[in-house]
Amino acid sequence: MKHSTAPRGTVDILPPETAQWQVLERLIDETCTRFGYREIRTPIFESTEVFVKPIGEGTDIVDKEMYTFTDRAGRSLTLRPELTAPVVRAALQHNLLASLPLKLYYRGPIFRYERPQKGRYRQAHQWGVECFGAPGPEADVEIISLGLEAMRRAGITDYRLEINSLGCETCRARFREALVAFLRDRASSLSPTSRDRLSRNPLRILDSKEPADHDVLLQAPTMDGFLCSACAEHFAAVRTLLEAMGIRALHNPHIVRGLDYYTRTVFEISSTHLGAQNTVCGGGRYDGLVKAMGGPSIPGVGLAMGMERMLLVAREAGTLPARDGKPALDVAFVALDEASAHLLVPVLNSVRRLGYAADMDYTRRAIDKQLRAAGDSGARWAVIVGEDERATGAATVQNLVTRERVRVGLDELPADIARRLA
RNA sequence: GUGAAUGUAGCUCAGCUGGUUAGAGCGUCGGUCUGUGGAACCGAAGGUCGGGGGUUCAAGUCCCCUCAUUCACCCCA
Repeated sequence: MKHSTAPRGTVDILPPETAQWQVLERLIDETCTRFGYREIRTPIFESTEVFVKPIGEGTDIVDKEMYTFTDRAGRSLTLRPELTAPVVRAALQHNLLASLPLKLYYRGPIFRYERPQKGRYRQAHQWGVECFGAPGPEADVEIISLGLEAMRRAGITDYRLEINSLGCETCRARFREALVAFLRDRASSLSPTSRDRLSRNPLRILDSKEPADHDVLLQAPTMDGFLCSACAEHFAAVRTLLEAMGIRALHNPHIVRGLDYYTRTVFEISSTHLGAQNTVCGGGRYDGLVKAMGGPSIPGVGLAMGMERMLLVAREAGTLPARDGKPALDVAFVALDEASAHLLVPVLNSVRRLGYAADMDYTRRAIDKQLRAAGDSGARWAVIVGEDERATGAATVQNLVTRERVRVGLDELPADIARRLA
């Protein structure tokens, strides 16, 4: 191939498919707005430090997946691998946390240096919401129900919701101690990566999928037994409220999530239609994050959903517009020669300004070819001007469904078209 | 980062153990129909066979390297 190609793990999203993205984006905007969230847009790249501390060293994202580079002034910058940390950074920078609660949503590209695979790309798109200043379980369940509502509106009804509680700083520390103690005795049976994590980030061993680890973990202590009474109460309330909303959630004590900033509630929503990368949505509570990033001690909850994965599932559900559709026109303008085209240009413009979808074939091909294209465009009306029409000063207006033809003076055309389309 | 499979026309794919000039369907464009569409029929354009090197009288086909895609591992959206 002589020309350049899109970099590995990136894709061009082409016209028929972009229509589906637009539908999804609108649906996200509407759903978030209904739940009381307002949109925030942050830069595509941030200072590297914005991600390293909050996400946590020892996590895959920080250790091997970040696109980090140095700019011409020697600053270390990173293409955002997720959006929670940037949102917190922006909220602190602009003092948005001065009036609580603060509810924000976002959508846009993220970047992770990974080996591409179905449902996983180096540039992917996520949308998500963050709710600050709400310590109670109502906020946890609002976030979950928001995510499920967006999925429902995208036509995704086949999913699995799993939740867990990681406890707060104090009870998590006690659990970590117990877990390390347990695993250290069995370190020889653990996989090499898990053995490595034992000292760096032991909780991550819990969601290991290595068969060897799995056997060991069956006997391992779980977080449940270590939750302090406040955390246990919070988790119980979350589950009760979910049940009251008719939302089925499975308690999976092995869910720890890939980022260090989570506390208490964590959850994942997965689809059975995606192969190995089946997590569509992940999120949870991060009561310590704002403070860890240099702000006041303000609790937060949020979620992030992968847009490519949503589309993958939604396409199977058939709830999105067909990918082979062309733009739907109201009127097609057919000019048979240059003079006719020039005559129609202002009329075309007037019709468009009246709010109708109109287009003209500029290729100057034969009338039958133009009408055929007009029919394919879904237009109900065609406006035809050639030598004959120019002689009389009236265009031929043809109903593309009934094939009826009438002559209409050029001056009255815009109003006439508007009446026919009304 | 590891493993496996796959790269031939815009798209979906043929091309048998190497053999002459590279194939089909769909799509595109043109004609039949000189100014009235969707059909049918006829025709055309479009390929350095992903790229580079090697073996051979001869490579789309075999070997090596490389790039990319797909699937899985790891992990995540």
